[in-house]
Amino acid sequence: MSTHYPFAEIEPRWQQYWEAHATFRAEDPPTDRPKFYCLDMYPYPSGDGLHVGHVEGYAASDIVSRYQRMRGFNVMHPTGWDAFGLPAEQHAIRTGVHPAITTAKAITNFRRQMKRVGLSYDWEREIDTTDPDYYRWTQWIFLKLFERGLAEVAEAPVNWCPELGTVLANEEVKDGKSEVGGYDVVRRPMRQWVLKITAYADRLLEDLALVDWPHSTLLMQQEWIGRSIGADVDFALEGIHGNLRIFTTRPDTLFGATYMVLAPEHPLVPALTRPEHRAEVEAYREATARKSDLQRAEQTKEKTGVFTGSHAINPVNDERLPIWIADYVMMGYGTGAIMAVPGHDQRDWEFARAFDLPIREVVSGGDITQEAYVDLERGVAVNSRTPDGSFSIDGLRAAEAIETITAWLERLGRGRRAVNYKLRDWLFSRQRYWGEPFPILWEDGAPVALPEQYLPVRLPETTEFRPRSTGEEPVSPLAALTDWVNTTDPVSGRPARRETNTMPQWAGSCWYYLRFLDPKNPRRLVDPQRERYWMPVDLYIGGAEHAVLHLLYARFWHKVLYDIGVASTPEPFMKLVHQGIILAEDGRKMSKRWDNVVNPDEVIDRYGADALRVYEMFMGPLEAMKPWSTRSVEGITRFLDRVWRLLVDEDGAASRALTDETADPATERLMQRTVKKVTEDIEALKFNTAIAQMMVCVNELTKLERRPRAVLERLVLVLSPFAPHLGEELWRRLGHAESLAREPWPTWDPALVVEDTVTVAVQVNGKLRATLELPRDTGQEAAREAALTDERLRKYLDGATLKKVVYVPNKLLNLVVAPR
RNA sequence: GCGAGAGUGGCGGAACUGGCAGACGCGCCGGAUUUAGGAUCCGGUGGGGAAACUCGUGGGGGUUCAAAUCCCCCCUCUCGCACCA
Repeated sequence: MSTHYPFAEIEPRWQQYWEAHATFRAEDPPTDRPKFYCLDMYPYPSGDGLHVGHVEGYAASDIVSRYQRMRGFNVMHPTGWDAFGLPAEQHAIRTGVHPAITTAKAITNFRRQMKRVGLSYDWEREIDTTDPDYYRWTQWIFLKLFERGLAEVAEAPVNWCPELGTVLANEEVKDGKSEVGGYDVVRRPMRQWVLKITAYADRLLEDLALVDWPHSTLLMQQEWIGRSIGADVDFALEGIHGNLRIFTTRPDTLFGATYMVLAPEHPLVPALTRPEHRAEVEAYREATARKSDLQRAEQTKEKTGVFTGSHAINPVNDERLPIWIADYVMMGYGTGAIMAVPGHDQRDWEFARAFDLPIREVVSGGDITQEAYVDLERGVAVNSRTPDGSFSIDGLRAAEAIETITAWLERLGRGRRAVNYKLRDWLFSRQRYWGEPFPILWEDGAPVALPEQYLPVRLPETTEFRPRSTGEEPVSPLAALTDWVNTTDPVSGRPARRETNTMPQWAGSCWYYLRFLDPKNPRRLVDPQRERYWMPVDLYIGGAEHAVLHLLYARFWHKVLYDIGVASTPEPFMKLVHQGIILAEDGRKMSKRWDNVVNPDEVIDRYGADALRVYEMFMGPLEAMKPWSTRSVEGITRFLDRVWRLLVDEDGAASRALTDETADPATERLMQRTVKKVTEDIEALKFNTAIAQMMVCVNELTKLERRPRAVLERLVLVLSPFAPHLGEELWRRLGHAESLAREPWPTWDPALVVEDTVTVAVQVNGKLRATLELPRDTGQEAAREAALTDERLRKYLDGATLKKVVYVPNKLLNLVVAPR
């Protein structure tokens, strides 16, 4: 039989208590209490149920929430469901079951599981992105974007996934495959809704300075935005009218241009292609168009391209430069055309080598017969003067040369300073059923916004969820619902057709953190007083897989909401932490395929929710990837059992060792140190070492014959955020009628945490030879005397001369002696 | 290829601004109690060595009285980007 404490009885009982007493209800303003907004990335309610990886992040934020409540903060700790998405839709396509049904079932299961873990959410604020009362505000934000010209229909090269029958955002494509499903993705020009996130590129980049986020995530966002500063330069074209505009970050190398390259898709290509090259150029363009991004990327080693037969004129020296097309230049960046400077750009160098084009040195310092020389710090411009000698940058270093030549181009009207971004506008429409409909009507080929009072535009019922796209034409499943599609403009009374695309998965999660603050408001997205009180989110915990996608999109929407006065802070999430991935016991990723997935329900059945929480927090640093170990869960139950037995005897009665006497100084000091360590570690999210300290404390307390109540109470309080059910139960058994959820967090006295005597390591020539017990803050003289008279050190010191003494008070004494 | 992070006992992991390497837990070894234990309690547990000692934080150099920690070179792993002009 088991000797575990009765978690199976305790845990549901306290969960009911919390629910019945609305223990974790957040208090909306007006209030004088300081707030703390602690947010989890809310889950997608998949049919697989909660994963131990969810529990890791949720337990961490729950510990912080419970801790902050005890410190007197008014804590906002909500959750909900990011419920639009592909898995439910794919399931619907396979089975014919409506995604709303699948989703409702999954939500019921998730909610049950999350309550079972004992998470201190304010469940009255639960939201569901598929609820029309929620998505009417998602649509409302879209209307604001549309009004401000930030949402438009554009003909643009898009990522088309024939298998999924839908287009995808750049961020949803990995290595030329769809992130969901791993299907081939090809680039094609199509008319689709795009959101002009590029208009916010600068602010998205610069405001990263305002947030406390992981270094790697900041870098990923910076790289994704990818700002480059340089110049646009116009090259005249020989034989045809107009200019060829290029972007370069190295205008100082303009004298080194020996050819030009256009992306194969560049609109000037047909006009520039001479008849004798037409066949070759057409063949190359078609071959490029057929390639997926993956195939195009695979061929990074070998440069390919064809000559168009035309020439451009270099504005700085009137040289004739042959114009090529090559797929190493992309239409999506800059102007889709470059000047090639093979001496100082490795890609151009490789292309020039492959096609025997001239390589010219205009920056000295390298050996351009071996590779392109690109050193911006040391290189000095050479061979860079106009034929008539009126202008030269020879002798200048890159920074100065760039500045000088850009100013000169501006005066000539042949170029100007320019900034480019890797960030593309956000492709926002999907040919899917299970998403938010657009609040848009089409009349005479133009999109018309539905006025606000006609929201929400409800997702219509259907039984056919499959995209109706042919290989060529993307068609949403909604297009088949002609009764829904054909409608009347409520303003003009004219016939209109509804937009049949839906919004992408990310839309609902771009602003959900605002709706928690006022989840039932029928008139506003969020009440301004509430928004000003609660925002920004103080701590946001979630997976690193959202480092660019969700976190960039949400920041973009937030800034738009800030601009229209709905949000009061420039950034939504002040501190961000990613929990690490939990691997299976075998060291692989948990996967149904390997049959190594740990189910939280089973762990709770066997060991209890508190054991699951404490174990996951004890595994290692929150942000680290770490393997599951069921043995170690058992170790945690041993620890929790020991805590239980500190207070409860085997017969279930209060421990007979309990005493109201004051603690002896050593026990009091131990408790003081434990409170200090646990407090500081929770603040730093170092839960593993906080738990280790509590284990040390419990191990010591176990040895005592008399256990002072005043010490045990503090132990229960500091343990309670980690193991809340056990905490509440023991608090009750210590004679308290109320929940400990708002009991003041224990404090410590800095004077009481220090020991009277300290162990000082004594080294001789840097090697540890002994340790000395010395009174705290012993001076160097006294410490040295103690060492010199110590028997253990005699043999190292006898006959040697003391050359130097290094003393770190209360830590270490190093005696440096000369050899005998 | 570029960028970021990380390599510490049999395992997960500790170690403040350089200052006793291995906290805490798992596992293992021994003991106590027990009809028994896969329960509980006590003790031990980096390697070598009988010991004195000695070697040890991916590898190799260096700085320092003192290096897991700082510097240089190299190796491995994880993540991100992947012709961005």
